[in-house]
Amino acid sequence: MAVTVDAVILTVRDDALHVLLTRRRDAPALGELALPGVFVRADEDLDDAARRAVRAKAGVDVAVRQFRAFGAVHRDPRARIISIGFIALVVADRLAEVLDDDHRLVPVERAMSGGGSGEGPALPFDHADIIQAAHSYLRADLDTSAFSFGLLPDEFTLRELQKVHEAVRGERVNKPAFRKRLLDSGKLAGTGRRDVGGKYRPAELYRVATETAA
Amino acid sequence: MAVTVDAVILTVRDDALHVLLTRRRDAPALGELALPGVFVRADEDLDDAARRAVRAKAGVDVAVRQFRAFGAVHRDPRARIISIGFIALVVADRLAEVLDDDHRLVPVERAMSGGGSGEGPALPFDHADIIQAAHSYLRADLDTSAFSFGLLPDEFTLRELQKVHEAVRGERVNKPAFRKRLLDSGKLAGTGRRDVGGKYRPAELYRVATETAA
DNA sequence: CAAATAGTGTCTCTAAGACACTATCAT
DNA sequence: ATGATAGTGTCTTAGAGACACTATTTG
Repeated sequence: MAVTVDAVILTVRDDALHVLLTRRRDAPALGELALPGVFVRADEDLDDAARRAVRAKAGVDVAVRQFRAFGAVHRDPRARIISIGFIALVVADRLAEVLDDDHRLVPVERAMSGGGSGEGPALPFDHADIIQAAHSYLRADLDTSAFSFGLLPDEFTLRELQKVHEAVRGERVNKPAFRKRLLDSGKLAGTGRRDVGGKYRPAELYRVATETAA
Repeated sequence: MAVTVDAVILTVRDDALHVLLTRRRDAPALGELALPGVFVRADEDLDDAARRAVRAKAGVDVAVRQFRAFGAVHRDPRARIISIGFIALVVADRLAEVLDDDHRLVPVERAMSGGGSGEGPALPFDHADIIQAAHSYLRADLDTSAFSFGLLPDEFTLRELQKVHEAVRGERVNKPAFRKRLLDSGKLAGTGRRDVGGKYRPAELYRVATETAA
């Protein structure tokens, strides 16, 4: 009975949620795109194993979040392998460097239904189910914790935050209501600074509030 | 690397959420109250293992719901054991028959903080954490699925349903709002019948709506 | 009729969606 | 000044909480 962790590394690119798939270097499904995963070592916590997988495949060291275990008897043809699913959120820019033919960003919509590239074959194992469960978890978690801020850089504008919410939820969000809700939630702390790169009126930059006020 | 499932068997008794703890028959923590659990067999799905554990310890065959995996390296002193946590919901009456000195119902509040009986020692392993996570999961799930109806018999009154919600959430619920919300949700189907046992005005009996209307 | 619970009407308040407006900055 | 985006005010609507009321059944 072996235990692995599978990492669902998510990012927002072109206003759509994408998942990082990597080409398998081992049988089965050798050469196919799949979720990166590692076997859990005997002296390693599950979270540490997930972070190790993310570091190895995406080159970043970020917080991870467990969302479910997958253990159907025949999910892996080799042997009985139980996998714990983890989500890792990364800013798209930080992922761009590692992308190549073996490391591809695929829209979650496509990954869940069809295959990894184009309308190709479906993902191996139960990876499509795992991605679907991860997406569902993240959508529910958007408003209940601060984990989802991992999809943004340290400082961000409210517009960018709204875009992230829209990408994860898959639908438009009402601007005034969104701004009021987030600003009143106490999760955001305004830096004095403004967004410099824009071509028009610069937006206020915010960061995640440090847990201070009581 | 071994994999177990731990079952958090919950029920509502005396308007409070209780968890079923069983006296361990093996080392370590032999003789102490703990969550019932079993090792996952090689040819057995995780859900099936959880149902097997519930059937063995509570004598009932009910739906189970996975909520999280627990895999800290030293959570079990014997060896590296990863446990998948499952919730099972049972009507208190059906549990009454199996209760004895080795099968005790303990309020979740007490089980999470102190020990299994009285203000006794803490639960072994990370079982207090597991119960806390289960409680948290169920509270969040109350309004999003129909799973929580497992805490009630097939037919129930709105008053009983409200009591269940109050027990899980740990706080009073507004009656008119609760009734309107639940009746409008389409999750309930009114049977023509009334509650017979009561001493005063009999209440309408409802059951979970079968997924028909589209 | 008295008691006790079942079920509802009303008022208020909060939050969200729709829409349009004002504010600000780059060019 | 123009254009495009940042940010806000207002109106409406939906839903929850508070409170009190009516309705129904048993004894």
